[in-house]
Amino acid sequence: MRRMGRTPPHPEVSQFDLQQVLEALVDPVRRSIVTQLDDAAEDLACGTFDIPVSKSTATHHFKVLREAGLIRQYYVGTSRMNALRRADMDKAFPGLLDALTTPQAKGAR
Amino acid sequence: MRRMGRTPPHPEVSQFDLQQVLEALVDPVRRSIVTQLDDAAEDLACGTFDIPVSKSTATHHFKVLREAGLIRQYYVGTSRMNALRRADMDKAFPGLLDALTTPQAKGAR
DNA sequence: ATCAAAGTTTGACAGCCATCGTACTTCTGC
DNA sequence: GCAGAAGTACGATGGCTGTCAAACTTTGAT
Repeated sequence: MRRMGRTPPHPEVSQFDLQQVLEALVDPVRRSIVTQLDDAAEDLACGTFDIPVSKSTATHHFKVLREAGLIRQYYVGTSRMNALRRADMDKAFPGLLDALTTPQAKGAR
Repeated sequence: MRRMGRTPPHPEVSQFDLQQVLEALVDPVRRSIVTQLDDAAEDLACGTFDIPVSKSTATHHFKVLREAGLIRQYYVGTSRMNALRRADMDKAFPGLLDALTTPQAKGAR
């Protein structure tokens, strides 16, 4: 039995790629995850998000967000916690997350 | 012979849709068009852009950008001119275009 | 009138990606 | 130990979309 990756790989800020970040943010489900994290201002377990997809699809979305550098993931018991890497994103692409977490942007559909 | 649409339809600012704008901006070719327009600070004809696609594909990209509200198009002779709708975009989604026209964002790949 | 320049339109095609179900793993509590 | 909870991994699939070539349209110049 191989061990499950206990701590999945996270990119450094210097490795952030704009194309990859935009591809992550263009999906409505993933953008919803980001805004829910932003609203909560607190780390959230995968299962606590309000998203209209199956668990396996959710796992996929969290992976895309993590690999783009948008969230940091760590285990607490069987729960996988998710933290928004806002400071890191701001360093790499200033203003981008701000523009998408504006009430205006959130309200827009 | 039906007339070619002399002035193609442009959405109003109130109709801008964040999802549509992001889908427009996620394509590298289209984002390149936007940054070239931003750099030029001047309207440019379709043919003057430096993009690695065929003419018909270019037409497609310009259409996507126009329908999202990112550019305004108008004819001058046989040339179709393109103008960045920065003010309109700033009104609808403040900070978004700024974040993508930063030297940091442009340099990133 | 003709011709070339600049785009558009249409149809076809290929690759990607969001989605799901199922089987599996890991941890907690009893 | 065992059951359940919380996710993950793995195919498989369906739809979307970026791409092109070819034929066409409109305009400007000769």
